[in-house]
Amino acid sequence: MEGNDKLTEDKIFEAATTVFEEQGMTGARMQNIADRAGINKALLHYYFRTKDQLFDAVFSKLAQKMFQKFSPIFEENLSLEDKIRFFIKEHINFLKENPKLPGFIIHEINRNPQRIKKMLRNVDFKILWSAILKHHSDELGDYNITEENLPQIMTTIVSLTVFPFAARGLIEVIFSNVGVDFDKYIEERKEFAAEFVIKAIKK
Amino acid sequence: MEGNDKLTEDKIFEAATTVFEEQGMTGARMQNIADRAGINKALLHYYFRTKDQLFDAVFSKLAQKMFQKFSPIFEENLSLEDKIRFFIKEHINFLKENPKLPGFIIHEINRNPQRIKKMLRNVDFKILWSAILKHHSDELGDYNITEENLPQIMTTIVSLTVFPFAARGLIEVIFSNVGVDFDKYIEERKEFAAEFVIKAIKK
DNA sequence: GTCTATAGAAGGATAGAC
DNA sequence: GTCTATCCTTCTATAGAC
Repeated sequence: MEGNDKLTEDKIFEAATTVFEEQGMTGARMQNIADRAGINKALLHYYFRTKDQLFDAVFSKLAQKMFQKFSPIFEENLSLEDKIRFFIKEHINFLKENPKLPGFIIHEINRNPQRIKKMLRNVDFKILWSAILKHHSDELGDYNITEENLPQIMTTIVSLTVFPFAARGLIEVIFSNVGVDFDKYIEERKEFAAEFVIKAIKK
Repeated sequence: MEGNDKLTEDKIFEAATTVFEEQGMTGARMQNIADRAGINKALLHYYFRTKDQLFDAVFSKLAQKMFQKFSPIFEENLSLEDKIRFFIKEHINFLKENPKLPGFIIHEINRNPQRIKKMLRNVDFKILWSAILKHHSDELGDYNITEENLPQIMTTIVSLTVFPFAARGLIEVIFSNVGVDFDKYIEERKEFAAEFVIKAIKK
């Protein structure tokens, strides 16, 4: 049964994604994943052999999903300002649908930096980064952006969107104390972060 | 032997801090902690009874250490701009000495949000936050800071300092590819982040 | 207070029936 | 392809000698 086959594997993969995102590799339990998928432990091993291989599959998929969301930076045909607005808005929308992703990726990379090193070994960021400068070369006169400070600016933009989700558990406790709703805060952040960055880099 | 007693407990606590920061609660092994402390497993239980209690002690200490570093925001007698410069610089210096702290706190809070909720139950952030506005009330005319957008601004500043350390494993891989040194980037970030924020909030 | 030895529980993995 | 039963390793925790 090819159809049912794919279905079971998908159910396992989905359940594993949920559990790994919440508990991390070391905190996840095969029994927990099996229960969530509505099957038994033995089937997990039938499809993925070991916990390690199951985790690898989930991690690779999620990391890839995350990296794909950065492609608009290098492609969309927009002015620099509109590109910043577009990227931040789309990235926050993506994170709203995958709120556990930042914490998961951060934790697993810290636990095993080699994994991501291997995944990115044949990506040339140098070419990608200089492509940004080239793409907007006619606008750069209006902004404080150079090859020198590009690392600062790039990490700054990503910080603004990712950190609130990574530290959500802490932020929500503080916000609830001052009467701020996290979802409303995130919605407002799309415009706030974009205009914040644009104002800061403008000459 | 009171003296030696304290020494052993401290050795255990230090070893546990290192291991928990690196592996998290679920990834840490009592054997590993014992080895690092240069004693045997049984002694861990003699001093801290269970892994859970040992972890609680370490987590509480680290979380407290982290929160204390935010106090300059509410105390230092500086102009708004100088306070931002001072806080970012001091906070980055602190994180340089505790680079694993952000990832650890983020992961453990996500895994168990209740723990931090309990720790902060008797802190009134509302009073602290309005104190900032009051303290700089004479300067606020020059900046786009209101009670409304304070949550955005506060989380933005913290994002800029904390995120690079949390995502260090990933950032370092990308940086090594484009020929940027992480330590140099962090050193430059003190000034970059401060001036970035100041420029963005100035009217 | 510190050690060795070991109990006891949990969790990953497999065998074998259907 | 899916299940039940079980093995075996790993890990937390304790007993008991010194």
